Amino acid sequence: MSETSKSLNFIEHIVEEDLRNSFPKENLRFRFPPEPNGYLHIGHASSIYLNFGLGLRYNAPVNLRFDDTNPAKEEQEFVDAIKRDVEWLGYTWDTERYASDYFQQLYDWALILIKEGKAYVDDQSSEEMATQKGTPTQAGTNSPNRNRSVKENLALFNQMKEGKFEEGTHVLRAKIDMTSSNMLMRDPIMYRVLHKAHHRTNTDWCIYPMYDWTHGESDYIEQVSHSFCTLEFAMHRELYDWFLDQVYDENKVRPRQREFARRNLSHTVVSKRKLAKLVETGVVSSWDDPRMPTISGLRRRGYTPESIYNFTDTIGIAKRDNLIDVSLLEFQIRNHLNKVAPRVMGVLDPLKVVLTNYPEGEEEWLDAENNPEDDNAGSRKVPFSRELYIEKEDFREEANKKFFRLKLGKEVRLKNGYIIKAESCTKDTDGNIIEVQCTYDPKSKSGSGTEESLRKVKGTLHWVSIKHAVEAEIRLYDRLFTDESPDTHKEKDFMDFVNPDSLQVIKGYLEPHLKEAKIGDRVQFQRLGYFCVDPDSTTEKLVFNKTVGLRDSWAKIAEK
RNA sequence: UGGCCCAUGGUGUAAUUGGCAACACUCCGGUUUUUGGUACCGUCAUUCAAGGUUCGAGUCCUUGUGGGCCAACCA
Repeated sequence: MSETSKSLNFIEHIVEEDLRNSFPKENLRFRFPPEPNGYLHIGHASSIYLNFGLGLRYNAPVNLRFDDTNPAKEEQEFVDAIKRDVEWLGYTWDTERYASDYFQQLYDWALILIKEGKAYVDDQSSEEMATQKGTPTQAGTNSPNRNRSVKENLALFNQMKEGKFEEGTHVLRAKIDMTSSNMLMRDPIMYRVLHKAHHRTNTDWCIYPMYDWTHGESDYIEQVSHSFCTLEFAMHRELYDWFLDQVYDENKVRPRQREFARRNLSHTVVSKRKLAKLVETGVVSSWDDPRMPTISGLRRRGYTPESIYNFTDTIGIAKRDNLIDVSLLEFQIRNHLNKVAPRVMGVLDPLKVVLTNYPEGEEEWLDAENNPEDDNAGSRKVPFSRELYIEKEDFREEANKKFFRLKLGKEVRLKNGYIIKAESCTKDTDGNIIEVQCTYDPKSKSGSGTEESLRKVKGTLHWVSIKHAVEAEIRLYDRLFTDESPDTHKEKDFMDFVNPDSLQVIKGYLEPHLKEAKIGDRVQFQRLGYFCVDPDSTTEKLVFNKTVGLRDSWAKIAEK
């Protein structure tokens, strides 16, 4: 992860300026604050990259803080998944914190606000309070409970805490300004009653602090210097500051909130709520379904931490709305895997080829280079015999000059093998080609150095010996949504754009040594793309996921 | 009708803070290649508009236009 003379993003400029204005470097402290109500997704990768990147850049601590103030939505499963994903991405947090660690402190501070006449208990219905809130263009009106005595507020708040009230009947509100142009300043709720067990504090509390009351104070408790969140929290900054004003001690670091734009990826959604819906409705099998833009989904799909880092690094951090094309993500995984993934051969849509002049029953093991990009990758042996599979689309009875593949009367090279010539083919009753008869040139063996082996032929095909091939389940993925920005249509729900054909399961035939492939192994099926072994894979049944295809300039020519 | 934020190629981000618009991806064209992969080369923007300040504006000011956000006992 190099930091070599790269231009700074606007956040880094802010930090640099603070440093120039004599903010002590040793006071720099950051945090990554997910709510454990779902799995991390590619959008979080940018936030992680930002916060942990700053930590690395300035050698400052970065806390992992779980924003766990809503027991109705949060679970230990999500805490575990988030920790696993951050670690997998390669980052190390300073300390693991929970907003729930601060419930007592927050409560004590709330008591102070009540005593200072800055907070009050309201027992109106949510509808009544909503009405009094006004609209963005119309000032709100004061709650009839706004001027309760301190004594009464204290008593009521205590009863809230003691569980004397039902959910939805009482809240604690900050007394700010019902006429503010910022809706969030119109006496925001600090506490609500929730008779729910919390995954960490269990039933210790039945009142839970709201986000606004919790977040800034948590930053303050942890002495976070720079607190970053996404743009939709921009309006919360005023409230963040107001709450901080109530407890701030001048001798301590005062956290500052700054907002950056959430990264949107084309043809998918990046919102835990929406991703949760895909899981709940069975559109995908799980949070780590390889079609999901979650970190765990990308991992299972075959993405590497390096590729995700490079992606977040190139898309950067800024403030404007964006829709990042998936090609930027796909480039990064191709780029990384090109350098590290061993090349193998596998046929996914088989067509039988018989080499009529190759002796029956004979076989030989040919040398095959593991990775032309890596001199240390070495080579392996692949079996060759009279009956082979090639891809159906690699043979045509006749075709124009642009078709560099097998056609009747023409030659191609079999990768690492021989040059073959198509002589004839047989069809079934429906006219489908089911077998191609070829002859091979025995002197053209790859690497033999003979004159024949040096002949230039138009195309090179991958293939597999039928007798030796191992079968595997191959899962092919397409984009999850047919629309590039499924959740931005006002009149349509994002679920309307789910691609019904995002998953295709087929059978593939692979060169035999792949039988030893282990879960998580990543390979390139030559001429097809990058694949990895899925966790569903067993010794009896191999399962591969297609991570991404190779760039395919033939597909573009074929379209024309 | 109020407030806040944003505007640089098809996409994303830069521009030494007022000094020759750069990088990556995509697209298109080409070279190399026993992967139609990789690698390499080339083409693609006078910075939303109109004014203003200035020797000089993507950068500062004004107005306009366009887009996003703000009224959950969610975060």
